[in-house]
Amino acid sequence: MPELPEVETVRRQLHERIAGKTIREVSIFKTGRETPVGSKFVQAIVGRRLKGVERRAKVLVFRFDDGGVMLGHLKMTGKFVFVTGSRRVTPEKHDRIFFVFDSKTHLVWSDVRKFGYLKIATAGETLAALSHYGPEPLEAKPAELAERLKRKSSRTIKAALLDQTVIAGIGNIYADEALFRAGIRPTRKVNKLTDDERLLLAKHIKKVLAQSLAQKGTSSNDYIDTEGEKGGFQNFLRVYGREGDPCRTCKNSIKKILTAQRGTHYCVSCQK
DNA sequence: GTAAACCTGGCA
DNA sequence: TGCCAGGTTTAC
Repeated sequence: MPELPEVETVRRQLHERIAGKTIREVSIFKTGRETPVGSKFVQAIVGRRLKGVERRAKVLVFRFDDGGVMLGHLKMTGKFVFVTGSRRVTPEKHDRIFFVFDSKTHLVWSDVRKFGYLKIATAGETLAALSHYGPEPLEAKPAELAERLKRKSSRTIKAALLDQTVIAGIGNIYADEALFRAGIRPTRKVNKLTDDERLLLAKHIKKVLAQSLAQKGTSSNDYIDTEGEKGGFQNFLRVYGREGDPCRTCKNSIKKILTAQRGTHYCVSCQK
């Protein structure tokens, strides 16, 4: 599911509804590979009050009043969804964990592919987990982002964009979309780009992420937010998921290739 | 660098 | 039946 706009949308909604609340009850139905199992996890978080939910890159950081932290990553299909109305008693097929805060706030963690994780982390583990990421693209200046990209000189620009240590939070959708908007082919080597091109790309990275966040993310596959709602940015995609469709600028057919081991969409005539 | 691994479901 | 999927890590 998640790249920066989707994770940030989820973060905002989680923070809005659970900051200041105490976890009263936790039920674990199934666990992913990295999800802590059983009574230990339950004991670790029941009774603790959440101070708030933060985000670094695509990682959700749940901070407790007592200074403790739970880290969460949605990976491909992880979802947090609030259950409204009557409390869900029987887990649905891919539900993993229920968190009960109060009579009106029941939160379900589900994950079809089980790549996602939730884990209690010490201060040291939290620091280690979050320290290697590149700058937050919505906060950094374009010049800084351009400079970061330049450091991966021998790689393709697509691979550099997907590298979370270069810039945090970009994934396959927004890498392709930013490259289209900047008119740059995904297969170009970083060191073959001009300074102007890297700067233009940096500006479009910020722009496309901000536009998507304003739409609460992209639901071209199965992403939904914590209210079970779809995002709206799939209506604004120019290349991602549009293989064979006409380019919105030049009408040529959008191509899909493999770059950096990822499906990569681009327009042959608009991207040089 | 590139491939494979984690896991399940959907679609051609 | 086989291939692909928004992510990331680990191994040749």
